[in-house]
Amino acid sequence: MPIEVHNTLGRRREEFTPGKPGEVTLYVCGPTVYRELHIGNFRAFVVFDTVARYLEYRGHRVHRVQNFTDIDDKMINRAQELGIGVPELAQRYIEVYFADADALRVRRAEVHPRATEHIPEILELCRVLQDKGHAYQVGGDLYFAADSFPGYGKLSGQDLAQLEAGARVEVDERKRRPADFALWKAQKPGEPAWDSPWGKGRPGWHIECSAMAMRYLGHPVDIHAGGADLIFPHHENEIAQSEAATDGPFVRYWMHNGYLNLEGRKMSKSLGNVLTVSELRHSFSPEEIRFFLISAHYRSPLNYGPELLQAAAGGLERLRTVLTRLGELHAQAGEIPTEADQAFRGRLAAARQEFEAAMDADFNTADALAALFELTREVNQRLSTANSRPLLQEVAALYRELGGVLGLLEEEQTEELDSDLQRLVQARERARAVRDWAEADRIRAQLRDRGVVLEDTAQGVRWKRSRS
RNA sequence: GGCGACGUAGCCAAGCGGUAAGGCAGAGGACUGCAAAUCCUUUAUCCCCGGUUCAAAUCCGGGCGUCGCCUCCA
Repeated sequence: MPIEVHNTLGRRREEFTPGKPGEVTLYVCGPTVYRELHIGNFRAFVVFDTVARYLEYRGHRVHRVQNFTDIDDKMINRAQELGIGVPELAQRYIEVYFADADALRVRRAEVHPRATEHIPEILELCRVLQDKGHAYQVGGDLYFAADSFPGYGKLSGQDLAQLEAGARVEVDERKRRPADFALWKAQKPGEPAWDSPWGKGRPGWHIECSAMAMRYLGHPVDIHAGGADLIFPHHENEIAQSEAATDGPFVRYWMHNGYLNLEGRKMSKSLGNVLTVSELRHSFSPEEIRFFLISAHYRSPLNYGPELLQAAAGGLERLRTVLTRLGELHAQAGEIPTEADQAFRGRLAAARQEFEAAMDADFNTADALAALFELTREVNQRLSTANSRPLLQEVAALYRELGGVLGLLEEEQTEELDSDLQRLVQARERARAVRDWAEADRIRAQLRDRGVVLEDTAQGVRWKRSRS
């Protein structure tokens, strides 16, 4: 079964084939590092991390590049606000980004290029565009002439004429047409700047992604991804400038994720309704956050709410519980394969198949999770110590493997109980052994008050942390 | 004004022409010393109105509603 991808360019689901068999180039538009990101931003990074993981699962080697925009108006303003240099600001928030991304199990890209470290590539691209008549200079600024690129608007479905008719852009006087955009911006007093043929200045926003994507991944890039808010104008402009410069296609598949909404409105820095990962981590684990973020299809809007995260956490808990149970069974099972094993083995293959079918269909993580839940019901229903260790191991390995594709269930939970808590558990066991239920219940309540929930199973007592 | 997305059970959410997955929460039952976990049972005129079709949540047309992009934005 082929993998199918919804390509924003054309708005159709298409069969995915890498330009070079077995190798996939993936460029994800990264953050502007002027402040801490919010979980809406991270939806994109988690989603495309999952995409990359699945492509790898499917046997592709994935070359991932994700940039940092470390120079633009917001960077300059914020640095001034904080009284620090732009490079310091960038460094600070790049570190914050990685801390959050690592926690959410977003794998690092092969390269995380920064705009300021690719000025030569950017200048070269600007020069080519100017030479080919796609750019014009006004003072120290260089603009891309949108109407010089016939395909302008093909990604977003915008029509140049309409764009201008309805433009409520505050028109930059120096631009010939409202849809034109800056490739290079002249330095204003006090701003960081680099030398260029047009005088001292800095790159425009759109050009950096084109320059860095092509620098590291060549062209066309297989997949170029980002949030839906980047479709226009950012990605439209990237296409225009890149294709005008190279006379060839820039990207084969464009992928865009839907927004994360807060109270029905898009979570965004400018609206001020944001929630950061570190804030959310006071109440939920990174794994629960990740589960939540992939619990809907990536192109659908997703609402945030504490109760929604709570529901997601409940679902994840179910998966974690079955893994614990598999471990307990494993400890007591025999080595010899049994008939019960054989009966179940077919189910494993089916679960894998369902999972793959879901992910093949434009990375339907919600459906993929459903496959794991269906497997879980059957495991809980049918697996026992009548199964052999090898089979139980196989089941656990499947959870780890498929969960791993989603960035979940990767690490063991190996937390140990404090020794005094352990003593309480043992004391309760002793009380239970002599059927002193009052004492046992008293201790259980005591543990509950200290955040530990007990479950008495056929395999012995099991404990877990309660959510406070 | 232009472009676009979405509307499925109390909540979340799959579904891409063949008769409604899955999760969370609730109710009942089984298991349990009691719980918890788990299992079983249980809940949908798929926003409305037309149309196409043997057959539509799925396609087409028209409404209504919500949200987004067109300015920095994942």
